Amino acid sequence: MTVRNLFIKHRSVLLYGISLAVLLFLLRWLELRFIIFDHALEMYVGAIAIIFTALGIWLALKLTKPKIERVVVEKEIYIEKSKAFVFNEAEFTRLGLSKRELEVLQLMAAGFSNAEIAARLFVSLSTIKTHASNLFFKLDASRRTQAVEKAKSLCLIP
Amino acid sequence: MTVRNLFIKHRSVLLYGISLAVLLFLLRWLELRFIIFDHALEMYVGAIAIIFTALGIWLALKLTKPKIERVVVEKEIYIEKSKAFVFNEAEFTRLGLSKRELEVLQLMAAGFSNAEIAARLFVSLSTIKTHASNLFFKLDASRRTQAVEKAKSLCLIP
DNA sequence: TGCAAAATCGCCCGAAAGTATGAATGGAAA
DNA sequence: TTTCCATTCATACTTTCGGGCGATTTTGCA
Repeated sequence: MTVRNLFIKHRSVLLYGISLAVLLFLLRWLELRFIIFDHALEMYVGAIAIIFTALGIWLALKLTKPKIERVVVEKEIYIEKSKAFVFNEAEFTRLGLSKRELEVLQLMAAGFSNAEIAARLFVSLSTIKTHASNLFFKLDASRRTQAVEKAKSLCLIP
Repeated sequence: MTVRNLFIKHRSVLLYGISLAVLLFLLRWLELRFIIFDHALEMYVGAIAIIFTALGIWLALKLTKPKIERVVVEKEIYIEKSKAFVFNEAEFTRLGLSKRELEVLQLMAAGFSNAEIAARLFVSLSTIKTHASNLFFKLDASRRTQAVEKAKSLCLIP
């Protein structure tokens, strides 16, 4: 560490020391110069007190870490209910649904069209239509929205 | 404001003043008592300087206002569909949906066809189609299942 | 190995859904 | 009063859905 670094690091302390020295010198000079005044000492001491109080305040502000008061602000975040979905296996088997049909049902509920479902499952549109038809029959529905509603109420899809 | 309150409010200043007075008195006494010592004045002044520096530091630490740092804590709120449904009015107005459109949306979600919805609301099929079209545009959906999904995730319908 | 169930695909047709465009009405706000 | 907007309705057209029917291929299990 260089002298310059040392100076920078302890600049406050150095300044403090220098101020002290200068003030003592000044005081001595004043003592010789104006010793004739009444109550001169009290004035000196008062001045010293004020100056060093200011110095102390300056030092404290300079050297202490800034006080930080943490204010905790709560921000509400709404999260979908999906945390606890229990698949109704009994209903699934009772209705005689197949795995593929359930897949189609899930994608249906997600809002995909038959063509999109076909593309997603790498099968033809005809296949999806067949699955959908069987699904509607098994769920006793005549529309996909109805099928989705029933499936949700039966806990077959979240 | 009572005297007591005044005292509490300016306690620091009062203490400071009292300290000053006491120290001046002490100094006077010391001056009379140990005037014989060489360099006594320098010692006094040094003591005063140290004490008042300490006082300044104490004052600074006592009187500085702490910086306020806001910490945002995200509070997760899980919404369970089965329990209480809270209608998201903010989203409703943000999307610019009308009351009638919401009605149509609800019936759509319930699995009704356009014709059924028209009959239920005592309007023509054309009207329902118009509402549905506007609904899809506002919800950025191209199918009723998609619209229903979005509406559910936005808490517009249970 | 053979069979039933599941999964795949195709075609046809009508119904429903969705798009586009235009327009009338009535109530509320500016 | 005028303007804006929700609501209503209509027509014409395209796309998607759903039902019906038949067919072949896979697959899991007995």
